[in-house]
Amino acid sequence: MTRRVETQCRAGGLKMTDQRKLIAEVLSEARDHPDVPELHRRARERDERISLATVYRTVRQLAGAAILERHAFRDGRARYEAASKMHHDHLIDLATEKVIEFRSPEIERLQTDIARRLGYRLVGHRLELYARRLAPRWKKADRRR
Amino acid sequence: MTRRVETQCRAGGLKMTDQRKLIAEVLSEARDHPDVPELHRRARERDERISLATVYRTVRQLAGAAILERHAFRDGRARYEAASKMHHDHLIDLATEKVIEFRSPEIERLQTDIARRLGYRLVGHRLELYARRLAPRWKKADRRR
DNA sequence: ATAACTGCAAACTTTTTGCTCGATG
DNA sequence: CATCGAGCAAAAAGTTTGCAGTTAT
Repeated sequence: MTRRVETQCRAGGLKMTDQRKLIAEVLSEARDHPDVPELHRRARERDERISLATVYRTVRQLAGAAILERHAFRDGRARYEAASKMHHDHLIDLATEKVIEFRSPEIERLQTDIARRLGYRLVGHRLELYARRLAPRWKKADRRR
Repeated sequence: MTRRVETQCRAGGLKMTDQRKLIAEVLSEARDHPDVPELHRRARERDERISLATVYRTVRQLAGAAILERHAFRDGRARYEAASKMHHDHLIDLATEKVIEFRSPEIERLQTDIARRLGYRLVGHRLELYARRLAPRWKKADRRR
């Protein structure tokens, strides 16, 4: 991803600093959707010197340039994700807070229709499903979990 | 709505105080989705003595009891809405921030399917469409708005 | 060279919490 | 009258900003 970030930054007239590379790197390796303080913690593990303010400023800019995506789940904090991956929506496991990504072209088509019917052109959307694991029938051997 | 709140509060073992009535009332009259500080302002117009902490505690409890719905649009703040109305989703006008409510049983059916396919039982969802007004062809007479 | 960026600390906003007193059921 | 809730003020958590010094282009 780092490669792509450099290209896109330059395209947007942004300078490519070590801090930006680092944040992009951390985020491209993240399998979750960290908030800013968490991002800062992870970045600092690799370079002691990065400041929280820089992380805030950087994510704001990179999100503005569509290099990152900003999410806001139920907890209120701003959470970020590398925008590299194909578009997808989220299913949140209510028990574990784990986030599963999925895609539904059918739903997306319906969304476009709805917007148009209301007199709008769809620009973006957010779809989150909140769900609980279906109870599997336990086999005798594996109680717990 | 106030009636229903009283019933539901008692059902949940919650006491029915003036403050809770007031908050429920303010919110049931709101056509938008105010955040907590705004809710506090509106409530205070009617009863000078209600405190911000109380509003925070109350909305948290009433949302827990499914009497209110908590939203988190892109701005990050927690916003609330009376849960009385029929379920609906939101289309946000990117230019004006105005929120339009809509409903799509088709999309909801697809959501249930998706969750089940992933091994989950759907408990709730959130769908927001971000959109811009389609340019209407102006008639000579009505420029502006 | 210079406009953009960083770190630091201070400020701000939103939200939570401890404590004491008051009101509800 | 026991418990739950309210007010107040302090603190926590998340986020933004001013400024002086640093760096990428």
